[in-house]
Amino acid sequence: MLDPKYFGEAVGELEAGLKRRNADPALVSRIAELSKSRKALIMQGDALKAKRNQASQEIGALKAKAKSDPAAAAEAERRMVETRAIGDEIKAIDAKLAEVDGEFTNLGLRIPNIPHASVPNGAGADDNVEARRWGTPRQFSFQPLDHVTLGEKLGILDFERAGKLSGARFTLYLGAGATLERALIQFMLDLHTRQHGYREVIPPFMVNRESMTGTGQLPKFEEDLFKTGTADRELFLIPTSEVPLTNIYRDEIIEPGKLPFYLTAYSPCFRSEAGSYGKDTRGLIRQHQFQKVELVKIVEPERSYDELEKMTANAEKVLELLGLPYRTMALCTGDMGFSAAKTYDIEVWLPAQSTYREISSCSNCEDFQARRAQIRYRPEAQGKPRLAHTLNGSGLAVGRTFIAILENYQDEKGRVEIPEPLHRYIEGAPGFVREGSKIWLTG
RNA sequence: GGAGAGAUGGCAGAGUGGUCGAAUGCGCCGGUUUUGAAAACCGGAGUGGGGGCAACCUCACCGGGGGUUCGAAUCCCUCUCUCUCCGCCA
Repeated sequence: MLDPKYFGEAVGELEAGLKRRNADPALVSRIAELSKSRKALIMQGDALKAKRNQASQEIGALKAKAKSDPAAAAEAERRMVETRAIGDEIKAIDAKLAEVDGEFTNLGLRIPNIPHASVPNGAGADDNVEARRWGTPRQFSFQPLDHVTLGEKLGILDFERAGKLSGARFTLYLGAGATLERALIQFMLDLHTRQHGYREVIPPFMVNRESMTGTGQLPKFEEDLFKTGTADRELFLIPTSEVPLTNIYRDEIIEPGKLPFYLTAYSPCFRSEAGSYGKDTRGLIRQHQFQKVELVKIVEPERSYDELEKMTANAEKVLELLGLPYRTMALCTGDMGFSAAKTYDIEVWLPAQSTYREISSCSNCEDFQARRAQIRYRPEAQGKPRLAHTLNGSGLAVGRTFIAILENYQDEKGRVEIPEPLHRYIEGAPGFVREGSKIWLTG
């Protein structure tokens, strides 16, 4: 949710921002109109309520006097009848206001964040701007296999039986595959908690509608979510642990000196992938359920852009330690997510496709989520509460990291070398073979 | 799944339908006193919306939503959450 000033005096900025994003500018005039009539109704209603409050008070005084004074009793009676009419008027205005306010809120919740000034203009992924690049893609002396072929040959991935269990876009990790996935999770969490200062959290994997609204998945993107719960209870499976982590502080005022919060969590993520039929249907790239280690920061506004750079570096560090080449893209206005004011995507090199693929997305949402979720902090002991800034980033998508390791570290025999930082997590596990200082995944 | 109890300001905890936005205690902030501190005493402190250049005015908020009433923290309905006991369970 944007600052209400964008629906009133700063409506021009909103219009410009939405235009940059290629969003529907028709929204702007509608919300501005609603904002205006909302304020008018509030003024009318409040004036009447003030009148009624005063009358009620006077009636109270008259009633107190009425015991000894019959004239006061009659006067009270007369005033009550009179005031009842004000009540009817208030009721009518409140009903109108509820209608206008409902539409105002509903529309307001569907308007995306305004891009930061530093975000390049563009229509889609092709207009993203490369910020930096790390590592050199390996030269293969043989034709590298893709992770599907490799994984099935090694017996560590089974897409067919997963289909039997749950349908398309699900995967079974088996044996050394499951161990490698788990090792990656452990490695990422250890790095972020021990080196980067994040606090580890295991959040609920199902959340309520308020939480989904707080981070911006609802109301606009309900079809992207898996809904669950019971007949009398609605819950959603989280599409990312950004949702529970950011919502931890929903409706709270954080006391002075507590910020910043750095949080990290491993969680499965569930996405319906509606609208992506036929896209990335092969392999692990786009699944209904995948594993992710998430980074979330809640910070003071002045620091949020520095924190975004640091968070992006924290995610990049994972790839550097694993020796996986990547490039970091500053997303253009047309490719950014709903809640973000600025986003970096980190893309890892996948040799089988000779391409960089997204493995992390790090965003500063500024106060967009904080306003929806009412995440505030008190700058100093007696100070007024302010909205915090929230950031989130993948640190990293585990399944895609798994793909990158398989594809980048394969040899001509179809084995996969395990990068050194993972050794301590898989040492001695079945399906791995030590050879000098190297460990190979052999299935 | 069954039975019961509860939800009030940072915390604890009062509150016959009528100056209750809310007593009191603790905590917090400012001051007096003190060499300094503590204690004591005095004073101040909620959040959001709307109007106003401002001082300030006004509305709403006692778990959420709805209702009764001239008037609701207080009465009614409903939902959510918490706690206790029984049952079941990783």
